Amino acid sequence: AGQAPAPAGMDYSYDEDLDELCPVCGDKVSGYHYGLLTCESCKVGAAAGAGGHRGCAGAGAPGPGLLRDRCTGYGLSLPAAVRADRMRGGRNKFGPMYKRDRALKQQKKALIRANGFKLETVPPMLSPVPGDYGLPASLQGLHGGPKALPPSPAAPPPLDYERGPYGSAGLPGGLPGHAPLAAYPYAAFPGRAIKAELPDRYAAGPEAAAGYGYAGGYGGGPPADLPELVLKLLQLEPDEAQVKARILGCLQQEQGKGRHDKLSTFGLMCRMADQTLFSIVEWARSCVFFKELEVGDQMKLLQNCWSELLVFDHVYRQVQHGKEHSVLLVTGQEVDVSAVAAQAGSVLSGLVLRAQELVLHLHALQLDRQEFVCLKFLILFSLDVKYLENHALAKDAQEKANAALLEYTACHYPHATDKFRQLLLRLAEVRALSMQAEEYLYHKHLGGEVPCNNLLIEMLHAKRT
DNA sequence: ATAGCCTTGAAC
DNA sequence: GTTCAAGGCTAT
Repeated sequence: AGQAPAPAGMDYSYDEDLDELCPVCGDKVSGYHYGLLTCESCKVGAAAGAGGHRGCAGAGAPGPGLLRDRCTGYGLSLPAAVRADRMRGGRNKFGPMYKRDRALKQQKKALIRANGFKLETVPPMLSPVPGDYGLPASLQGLHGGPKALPPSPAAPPPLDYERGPYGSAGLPGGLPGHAPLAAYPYAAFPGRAIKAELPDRYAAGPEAAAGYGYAGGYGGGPPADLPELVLKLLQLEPDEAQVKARILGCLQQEQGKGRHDKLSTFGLMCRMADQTLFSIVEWARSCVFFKELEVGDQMKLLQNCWSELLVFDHVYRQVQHGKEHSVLLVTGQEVDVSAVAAQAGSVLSGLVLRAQELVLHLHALQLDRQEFVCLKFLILFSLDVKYLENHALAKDAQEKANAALLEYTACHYPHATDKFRQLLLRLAEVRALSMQAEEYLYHKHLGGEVPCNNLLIEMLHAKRT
Protein backbone atom coordinates (compact mmCIF):
# COMPACT_ATOMS: atom_id res chain seq x y z
CA ALA A 1 0.00 0.00 0.00
CA GLY A 2 2.40 2.61 -1.21
CA GLN A 3 1.45 6.06 -0.17
CA ALA A 4 1.56 8.06 -3.33
CA PRO A 5 0.93 11.71 -2.67
CA ALA A 6 -2.11 11.77 -4.86
CA PRO A 7 -0.55 12.21 -8.26
CA ALA A 8 -3.51 12.90 -10.45
CA GLY A 9 -5.81 15.78 -9.77
CA MET A 10 -7.42 14.96 -6.54
CA ASP A 11 -7.77 18.36 -5.08
CA TYR A 12 -7.48 21.04 -7.62
CA SER A 13 -8.37 23.84 -5.30
CA TYR A 14 -5.31 25.68 -6.39
CA ASP A 15 -2.77 24.47 -8.79
CA GLU A 16 -0.90 21.24 -8.53
CA ASP A 17 1.05 20.45 -5.45
CA LEU A 18 4.23 20.30 -7.38
CA ASP A 19 5.71 22.27 -4.58
CA GLU A 20 6.49 18.94 -3.03
CA LEU A 21 10.09 18.81 -4.05
CA CYS A 22 12.90 17.55 -1.93
CA PRO A 23 14.92 20.55 -0.82
CA VAL A 24 18.10 18.57 -1.06
CA CYS A 25 17.91 16.90 -4.44
CA GLY A 26 14.67 18.05 -5.99
CA ASP A 27 13.00 14.69 -6.19
CA LYS A 28 9.51 14.09 -5.03
CA VAL A 29 9.28 14.11 -1.30
CA SER A 30 8.01 11.05 0.40
CA GLY A 31 7.10 12.69 3.65
CA TYR A 32 8.75 14.02 6.72
CA HIS A 33 11.97 12.38 7.69
CA TYR A 34 13.56 13.48 10.93
CA GLY A 35 11.84 16.76 10.57
CA LEU A 36 12.61 17.43 6.97
CA LEU A 37 10.34 17.07 4.03
CA THR A 38 12.64 15.07 1.86
CA CYS A 39 12.59 12.37 -0.74
CA GLU A 40 13.13 8.79 0.19
CA SER A 41 16.76 8.75 -0.75
CA CYS A 42 17.63 11.82 1.22
CA LYS A 43 16.04 10.65 4.37
CA VAL A 44 19.18 8.79 5.26
CA GLY A 45 21.06 12.03 4.97
CA ALA A 46 18.48 13.60 7.19
CA ALA A 47 19.07 10.84 9.65
CA ALA A 48 22.75 11.61 9.60
CA GLY A 49 22.04 15.23 10.24
CA ALA A 50 19.89 14.20 13.12
CA GLY A 51 22.68 12.20 14.57
CA GLY A 52 21.07 8.93 13.70
CA HIS A 53 24.00 7.53 11.82
CA ARG A 54 27.30 8.84 10.81
CA GLY A 55 27.88 10.27 7.44
CA CYS A 56 27.10 13.89 7.19
CA ALA A 57 30.43 15.44 8.02
CA GLY A 58 31.39 19.03 7.74
CA ALA A 59 28.34 20.63 9.12
CA GLY A 60 29.01 24.24 8.47
CA ALA A 61 27.76 27.06 10.54
CA PRO A 62 24.71 28.21 8.73
CA GLY A 63 25.31 31.79 8.00
CA PRO A 64 24.74 34.16 5.23
CA GLY A 65 26.84 33.34 2.29
CA LEU A 66 28.48 30.33 3.67
CA LEU A 67 28.40 27.20 1.74
CA ARG A 68 26.35 24.84 3.68
CA ASP A 69 26.49 21.15 3.36
CA ARG A 70 23.55 19.11 2.40
CA CYS A 71 22.29 18.18 5.76
CA THR A 72 22.67 21.33 7.71
CA GLY A 73 22.01 23.58 4.79
CA TYR A 74 18.37 22.87 4.50
CA GLY A 75 17.18 23.40 7.95
CA LEU A 76 17.29 21.30 11.00
CA SER A 77 16.84 17.69 11.12
CA LEU A 78 15.49 16.72 14.43
CA PRO A 79 17.87 14.85 16.64
CA ALA A 80 14.94 14.09 18.83
CA ALA A 81 13.29 12.21 16.01
CA VAL A 82 15.90 9.50 16.26
CA ARG A 83 14.33 6.69 18.16
CA ALA A 84 15.85 5.51 21.33
CA ASP A 85 17.10 2.02 21.03
CA ARG A 86 16.58 1.75 17.32
CA MET A 87 12.98 0.89 17.89
CA ARG A 88 11.10 0.31 14.71
CA GLY A 89 7.70 1.50 13.86
CA GLY A 90 5.53 3.74 15.83
CA ARG A 91 5.00 7.40 15.41
CA ASN A 92 6.82 10.12 17.15
CA LYS A 93 5.55 13.04 19.09
CA PHE A 94 5.95 15.47 16.28
CA GLY A 95 2.78 14.72 14.45
CA PRO A 96 1.14 17.99 15.41
CA MET A 97 4.23 19.88 14.55
CA TYR A 98 4.46 18.36 11.10
CA LYS A 99 0.86 19.27 10.65
CA ARG A 100 1.48 22.84 11.59
CA ASP A 101 4.45 22.98 9.33
CA ARG A 102 2.29 21.83 6.45
CA ALA A 103 -0.33 24.37 7.32
CA LEU A 104 2.25 27.09 7.43
CA LYS A 105 3.57 26.14 4.05
CA GLN A 106 0.09 26.22 2.61
CA GLN A 107 -0.50 29.56 4.14
CA LYS A 108 2.63 30.94 2.65
CA LYS A 109 1.75 29.61 -0.74
CA ALA A 110 -1.57 31.29 -0.47
CA LEU A 111 0.15 34.49 0.48
CA ILE A 112 2.38 34.30 -2.52
CA ARG A 113 -0.57 33.97 -4.82
CA ALA A 114 -2.56 36.59 -3.00
CA ASN A 115 0.11 39.17 -3.34
CA GLY A 116 0.85 38.15 -6.86
CA PHE A 117 4.54 38.27 -6.46
CA LYS A 118 6.60 38.90 -9.47
CA LEU A 119 9.93 37.37 -10.04
CA GLU A 120 11.52 40.71 -10.56
CA THR A 121 11.99 41.07 -6.85
CA VAL A 122 14.14 37.98 -6.74
CA PRO A 123 17.79 38.83 -6.56
CA PRO A 124 19.10 37.73 -9.90
CA MET A 125 22.39 36.46 -8.59
CA LEU A 126 20.95 34.18 -6.09
CA SER A 127 21.12 30.52 -6.54
CA PRO A 128 21.99 28.94 -9.84
CA VAL A 129 25.12 27.59 -8.28
CA PRO A 130 24.37 26.17 -4.91
CA GLY A 131 27.95 26.39 -3.86
CA ASP A 132 28.91 29.90 -4.47
CA TYR A 133 25.80 31.63 -3.34
CA GLY A 134 26.66 34.68 -5.36
CA LEU A 135 28.27 36.42 -2.50
CA PRO A 136 30.78 39.18 -2.74
CA ALA A 137 34.02 37.83 -1.47
CA SER A 138 34.62 40.53 1.02
CA LEU A 139 31.34 40.00 2.71
CA GLN A 140 32.36 36.45 3.23
CA GLY A 141 35.34 37.97 4.89
CA LEU A 142 32.93 39.08 7.52
CA HIS A 143 33.27 35.70 9.00
CA GLY A 144 36.90 36.18 9.51
CA GLY A 145 39.40 35.10 6.99
CA PRO A 146 41.06 31.87 7.87
CA LYS A 147 38.55 29.68 9.52
CA ALA A 148 35.13 30.89 8.83
CA LEU A 149 33.65 27.58 9.70
CA PRO A 150 33.79 26.39 13.20
CA PRO A 151 35.27 22.97 13.29
CA SER A 152 32.62 20.37 13.36
CA PRO A 153 33.59 16.99 14.61
CA ALA A 154 31.44 13.97 14.32
CA ALA A 155 27.78 13.52 14.79
CA PRO A 156 26.39 15.03 17.92
CA PRO A 157 25.77 12.72 20.80
CA PRO A 158 22.29 11.50 21.47
CA LEU A 159 20.99 14.55 23.23
CA ASP A 160 18.79 14.10 26.14
CA TYR A 161 15.19 13.56 25.47
CA GLU A 162 13.17 16.61 25.72
CA ARG A 163 10.77 17.53 28.37
CA GLY A 164 7.77 18.00 26.21
CA PRO A 165 6.82 18.32 22.64
CA TYR A 166 6.83 22.04 22.62
CA GLY A 167 10.07 23.44 23.81
CA SER A 168 8.92 26.73 25.15
CA ALA A 169 10.06 28.68 28.08
CA GLY A 170 13.05 27.04 29.48
CA LEU A 171 14.17 26.99 32.99
CA PRO A 172 12.76 29.74 35.09
CA GLY A 173 15.76 30.85 37.01
CA GLY A 174 18.07 30.92 34.08
CA LEU A 175 21.32 29.07 34.35
CA PRO A 176 20.95 27.24 31.11
CA GLY A 177 24.30 25.62 31.51
CA HIS A 178 23.11 23.33 28.84
CA ALA A 179 19.86 24.88 28.04
CA PRO A 180 16.79 22.96 27.06
CA LEU A 181 17.21 24.40 23.67
CA ALA A 182 17.28 20.91 22.39
CA ALA A 183 13.64 20.68 23.09
CA TYR A 184 12.50 22.85 20.31
CA PRO A 185 10.99 20.61 17.77
CA TYR A 186 10.29 22.84 14.88
CA ALA A 187 12.04 22.53 11.63
CA ALA A 188 11.76 24.99 8.88
CA PHE A 189 13.10 24.19 5.53
CA PRO A 190 13.95 27.10 3.42
CA GLY A 191 12.71 26.76 -0.05
CA ARG A 192 15.99 28.01 -1.26
CA ALA A 193 16.74 24.77 -2.91
CA ILE A 194 18.63 24.78 -6.09
CA LYS A 195 15.65 25.41 -8.20
CA ALA A 196 13.33 27.15 -5.87
CA GLU A 197 12.43 30.36 -7.60
CA LEU A 198 10.74 32.00 -4.71
CA PRO A 199 12.73 31.95 -1.54
CA ASP A 200 10.47 31.61 1.40
CA ARG A 201 11.39 35.01 2.53
CA TYR A 202 9.22 36.50 -0.13
CA ALA A 203 6.33 34.60 1.15
CA ALA A 204 6.94 35.45 4.71
CA GLY A 205 3.88 37.46 5.16
CA PRO A 206 3.43 39.45 8.29
CA GLU A 207 1.22 36.83 9.73
CA ALA A 208 3.42 33.88 9.10
CA ALA A 209 3.52 33.63 12.83
CA ALA A 210 0.20 31.90 12.84
CA GLY A 211 1.13 29.04 15.05
CA TYR A 212 3.25 31.10 17.29
CA GLY A 213 2.22 32.52 20.54
CA TYR A 214 0.25 35.55 20.94
CA ALA A 215 0.89 37.37 17.74
CA GLY A 216 1.03 41.07 18.14
CA GLY A 217 -1.97 43.21 18.68
CA TYR A 218 -3.62 43.98 15.42
CA GLY A 219 -5.22 41.01 13.84
CA GLY A 220 -5.25 40.14 10.20
CA GLY A 221 -2.66 41.00 7.64
CA PRO A 222 -1.06 44.29 6.95
CA PRO A 223 -3.32 47.15 6.15
CA ALA A 224 -4.01 47.70 2.53
CA ASP A 225 -2.73 50.62 0.62
CA LEU A 226 0.81 50.74 1.82
CA PRO A 227 3.56 52.84 0.38
CA GLU A 228 5.50 50.81 -2.11
CA LEU A 229 8.69 50.73 -0.10
CA VAL A 230 6.87 49.59 3.01
CA LEU A 231 5.32 46.75 1.10
CA LYS A 232 8.67 45.73 -0.28
CA LEU A 233 10.28 45.81 3.11
CA LEU A 234 7.51 43.72 4.55
CA GLN A 235 8.07 41.15 1.87
CA LEU A 236 11.75 41.10 2.65
CA GLU A 237 11.22 40.34 6.29
CA PRO A 238 12.66 36.97 7.12
CA ASP A 239 10.34 34.33 8.39
CA GLU A 240 10.45 34.40 12.15
CA ALA A 241 9.88 30.72 12.52
CA GLN A 242 12.69 29.89 10.17
CA VAL A 243 15.14 32.16 11.86
CA LYS A 244 14.13 30.77 15.18
CA ALA A 245 14.55 27.23 14.01
CA ARG A 246 17.88 27.92 12.42
CA ILE A 247 19.32 29.62 15.45
CA LEU A 248 18.04 26.96 17.76
CA GLY A 249 19.65 24.41 15.53
CA CYS A 250 22.98 26.17 15.73
CA LEU A 251 22.90 26.48 19.46
CA GLN A 252 21.83 22.91 19.85
CA GLN A 253 24.61 21.72 17.67
CA GLU A 254 27.15 23.57 19.71
CA GLN A 255 25.82 22.34 22.95
CA GLY A 256 25.69 18.83 21.66
CA LYS A 257 29.12 18.51 20.23
CA GLY A 258 31.43 20.25 22.58
CA ARG A 259 31.65 18.05 25.59
CA HIS A 260 34.53 20.12 26.82
CA ASP A 261 33.47 23.64 26.30
CA LYS A 262 30.18 24.12 27.92
CA LEU A 263 29.15 27.64 27.28
CA SER A 264 28.08 29.85 30.08
CA THR A 265 24.76 31.59 29.92
CA PHE A 266 26.54 34.66 28.75
CA GLY A 267 28.38 32.66 26.14
CA LEU A 268 25.11 31.27 24.90
CA MET A 269 23.65 34.72 24.65
CA CYS A 270 26.65 35.77 22.61
CA ARG A 271 26.15 32.91 20.24
CA MET A 272 22.51 33.74 19.99
CA ALA A 273 23.23 37.34 19.21
CA ASP A 274 25.89 36.21 16.80
CA GLN A 275 23.46 34.09 14.89
CA THR A 276 20.88 36.81 14.97
CA LEU A 277 23.44 39.08 13.44
CA PHE A 278 23.98 36.57 10.67
CA SER A 279 20.30 36.77 9.92
CA ILE A 280 20.44 40.51 9.96
CA VAL A 281 23.31 40.54 7.52
CA GLU A 282 21.43 38.19 5.29
CA TRP A 283 18.42 40.45 5.48
CA ALA A 284 20.49 43.48 4.63
CA ARG A 285 22.03 41.76 1.67
CA SER A 286 18.65 41.13 0.20
CA CYS A 287 17.40 44.58 0.97
CA VAL A 288 16.33 46.97 -1.70
CA PHE A 289 18.88 49.70 -2.32
CA PHE A 290 21.41 47.96 -0.12
CA LYS A 291 21.91 45.15 -2.54
CA GLU A 292 22.65 47.64 -5.30
CA LEU A 293 25.58 49.03 -3.38
CA GLU A 294 29.16 48.05 -3.82
CA VAL A 295 30.44 45.69 -1.21
CA GLY A 296 32.63 48.36 0.28
CA ASP A 297 29.67 50.56 0.99
CA GLN A 298 27.72 47.62 2.29
CA MET A 299 30.45 46.93 4.77
CA LYS A 300 30.56 50.50 5.94
CA LEU A 301 26.84 50.59 6.49
CA LEU A 302 26.80 47.33 8.38
CA GLN A 303 29.75 48.23 10.52
CA ASN A 304 27.99 51.40 11.42
CA CYS A 305 24.69 49.91 12.41
CA TRP A 306 25.02 46.24 13.29
CA SER A 307 24.58 46.71 16.99
CA GLU A 308 21.70 49.08 16.51
CA LEU A 309 19.97 46.54 14.36
CA LEU A 310 20.52 43.91 16.98
CA VAL A 311 19.15 46.12 19.69
CA PHE A 312 16.20 47.14 17.59
CA ASP A 313 15.48 43.56 16.69
CA HIS A 314 15.45 42.69 20.35
CA VAL A 315 13.33 45.65 21.25
CA TYR A 316 10.72 45.00 18.61
CA ARG A 317 10.46 41.40 19.70
CA GLN A 318 9.64 42.64 23.15
CA VAL A 319 7.07 45.04 21.80
CA GLN A 320 5.36 42.13 20.12
CA HIS A 321 5.84 39.98 23.15
CA GLY A 322 4.04 42.54 25.19
CA LYS A 323 5.07 41.38 28.62
CA GLU A 324 6.74 43.98 30.66
CA HIS A 325 8.32 41.61 33.09
CA SER A 326 9.76 39.04 30.79
CA VAL A 327 12.03 39.07 27.81
CA LEU A 328 11.44 36.94 24.77
CA LEU A 329 14.55 35.57 23.13
CA VAL A 330 14.88 34.96 19.45
CA THR A 331 14.78 31.30 20.25
CA GLY A 332 11.36 31.61 21.74
CA GLN A 333 12.50 31.22 25.29
CA GLU A 334 11.09 33.55 27.83
CA VAL A 335 13.25 34.94 30.56
CA ASP A 336 12.01 36.79 33.55
CA VAL A 337 13.47 40.24 33.91
CA SER A 338 13.91 39.59 37.58
CA ALA A 339 15.98 36.53 36.75
CA VAL A 340 18.22 38.65 34.58
CA ALA A 341 18.59 41.18 37.32
CA ALA A 342 19.47 38.44 39.76
CA GLN A 343 21.89 36.59 37.54
CA ALA A 344 23.51 39.09 35.28
CA GLY A 345 25.89 41.77 36.33
CA SER A 346 24.72 45.26 36.96
CA VAL A 347 25.80 46.55 33.60
CA LEU A 348 23.96 43.92 31.64
CA SER A 349 20.82 44.09 33.70
CA GLY A 350 20.97 47.84 33.40
CA LEU A 351 21.06 47.44 29.66
CA VAL A 352 18.14 45.08 29.68
CA LEU A 353 16.13 47.40 31.86
CA ARG A 354 16.93 50.37 29.73
CA ALA A 355 15.83 48.39 26.71
CA GLN A 356 12.62 47.50 28.46
CA GLU A 357 11.92 51.16 28.98
CA LEU A 358 12.35 51.76 25.32
CA VAL A 359 10.00 48.86 24.70
CA LEU A 360 7.39 50.49 26.88
CA HIS A 361 7.80 53.72 25.07
CA LEU A 362 7.43 52.12 21.67
CA HIS A 363 4.53 50.09 22.89
CA ALA A 364 2.82 53.25 24.01
CA LEU A 365 3.48 54.71 20.60
CA GLN A 366 1.87 51.61 19.11
CA LEU A 367 4.80 50.80 16.94
CA ASP A 368 3.58 48.39 14.31
CA ARG A 369 5.26 46.06 11.90
CA GLN A 370 5.15 48.48 9.01
CA GLU A 371 6.90 51.12 11.02
CA PHE A 372 9.32 48.60 12.36
CA VAL A 373 10.56 47.62 8.92
CA CYS A 374 10.90 51.24 7.91
CA LEU A 375 12.87 52.13 10.98
CA LYS A 376 15.08 49.13 10.55
CA PHE A 377 15.79 50.23 7.05
CA LEU A 378 16.53 53.73 8.23
CA ILE A 379 18.95 52.36 10.75
CA LEU A 380 20.68 50.39 8.04
CA PHE A 381 21.16 53.57 6.05
CA SER A 382 21.82 55.84 8.97
CA LEU A 383 25.45 56.44 8.13
CA ASP A 384 26.23 59.84 6.77
CA VAL A 385 26.40 59.46 3.03
CA LYS A 386 29.62 61.34 2.88
CA TYR A 387 31.40 58.22 4.00
CA LEU A 388 30.04 56.21 1.13
CA GLU A 389 31.08 55.87 -2.47
CA ASN A 390 27.60 55.85 -3.80
CA HIS A 391 26.18 58.97 -2.19
CA ALA A 392 23.26 59.19 -4.50
CA LEU A 393 21.87 55.74 -3.91
CA ALA A 394 22.22 55.91 -0.15
CA LYS A 395 20.66 59.33 -0.01
CA ASP A 396 17.84 58.11 -2.16
CA ALA A 397 17.29 55.18 0.15
CA GLN A 398 17.17 57.42 3.21
CA GLU A 399 14.77 59.84 1.63
CA LYS A 400 12.50 57.15 0.28
CA ALA A 401 12.33 55.44 3.64
CA ASN A 402 11.63 58.66 5.46
CA ALA A 403 8.96 59.56 3.02
CA ALA A 404 7.41 56.11 3.22
CA LEU A 405 7.34 56.15 6.98
CA LEU A 406 5.91 59.63 7.07
CA GLU A 407 3.24 58.76 4.58
CA TYR A 408 2.40 55.56 6.38
CA THR A 409 2.06 57.11 9.81
CA ALA A 410 0.11 60.04 8.49
CA CYS A 411 -2.27 57.76 6.66
CA HIS A 412 -2.79 55.10 9.25
CA TYR A 413 -2.49 57.07 12.44
CA PRO A 414 -3.96 60.41 11.49
CA HIS A 415 -4.90 61.17 15.07
CA ALA A 416 -1.35 60.67 16.30
CA THR A 417 -0.03 63.64 14.50
CA ASP A 418 3.41 63.41 15.99
CA LYS A 419 4.01 59.73 15.55
CA PHE A 420 6.55 60.02 12.79
CA ARG A 421 8.72 62.37 14.76
CA GLN A 422 8.32 60.37 17.95
CA LEU A 423 9.44 57.23 16.23
CA LEU A 424 12.52 58.84 14.80
CA LEU A 425 13.35 60.22 18.19
CA ARG A 426 13.36 56.72 19.59
CA LEU A 427 16.10 55.81 17.19
CA ALA A 428 18.42 57.98 19.17
CA GLU A 429 17.74 55.82 22.16
CA VAL A 430 18.39 52.73 20.09
CA ARG A 431 21.69 54.24 19.13
CA ALA A 432 22.59 55.06 22.67
CA LEU A 433 21.68 51.60 23.84
CA SER A 434 23.69 49.98 21.13
CA MET A 435 26.72 52.03 22.01
CA GLN A 436 26.45 51.01 25.59
CA ALA A 437 26.01 47.41 24.54
CA GLU A 438 29.07 47.57 22.34
CA GLU A 439 31.13 48.89 25.19
CA TYR A 440 29.89 46.20 27.45
CA LEU A 441 30.62 43.57 24.87
CA TYR A 442 34.08 44.89 24.34
CA HIS A 443 34.71 44.82 28.02
CA LYS A 444 33.58 41.23 28.22
CA HIS A 445 35.69 40.43 25.23
CA LEU A 446 38.78 41.79 26.92
CA GLY A 447 37.91 39.64 29.86
CA GLY A 448 37.93 36.66 27.57
CA GLU A 449 34.33 35.86 28.20
CA VAL A 450 33.04 36.07 24.69
CA PRO A 451 33.23 32.85 22.71
CA CYS A 452 35.74 33.03 19.93
CA ASN A 453 34.86 32.99 16.29
CA ASN A 454 32.30 35.54 16.99
CA LEU A 455 30.94 37.83 14.36
CA LEU A 456 30.01 40.34 17.02
CA ILE A 457 33.60 40.76 18.01
CA GLU A 458 34.73 41.01 14.45
CA MET A 459 32.28 43.78 13.86
CA LEU A 460 33.50 45.50 16.98
CA HIS A 461 37.04 45.36 15.77
CA ALA A 462 36.19 46.36 12.27
CA LYS A 463 34.54 49.44 13.58
CA ARG A 464 37.40 50.44 15.79
CA THR A 465 39.93 50.38 13.04
C1' DA B 1 26.78 2.61 -1.48
C1' DT B 2 21.97 3.63 -2.08
C1' DA B 3 17.29 4.50 -4.20
C1' DG B 4 13.14 2.53 -3.59
C1' DC B 5 10.17 -0.42 -1.31
C1' DC B 6 8.42 -2.81 2.84
C1' DT B 7 7.30 -3.58 7.80
C1' DT B 8 6.22 -1.72 12.22
C1' DG B 9 3.54 0.29 15.60
C1' DA B 10 2.23 4.64 18.38
C1' DA B 11 -0.66 8.37 17.52
C1' DC B 12 -4.74 9.62 15.56
C1' DG C 1 -9.30 0.89 12.02
C1' DT C 2 -6.24 4.25 9.61
C1' DT C 3 -2.12 7.15 9.16
C1' DC C 4 2.43 7.72 8.20
C1' DA C 5 7.27 8.33 9.74
C1' DA C 6 11.13 5.52 11.53
C1' DG C 7 13.89 2.08 10.30
C1' DG C 8 14.95 -2.29 7.85
C1' DC C 9 15.62 -4.80 3.59
C1' DT C 10 17.11 -5.57 -1.11
C1' DA C 11 17.79 -5.10 -6.00
C1' DT C 12 20.57 -2.17 -8.39
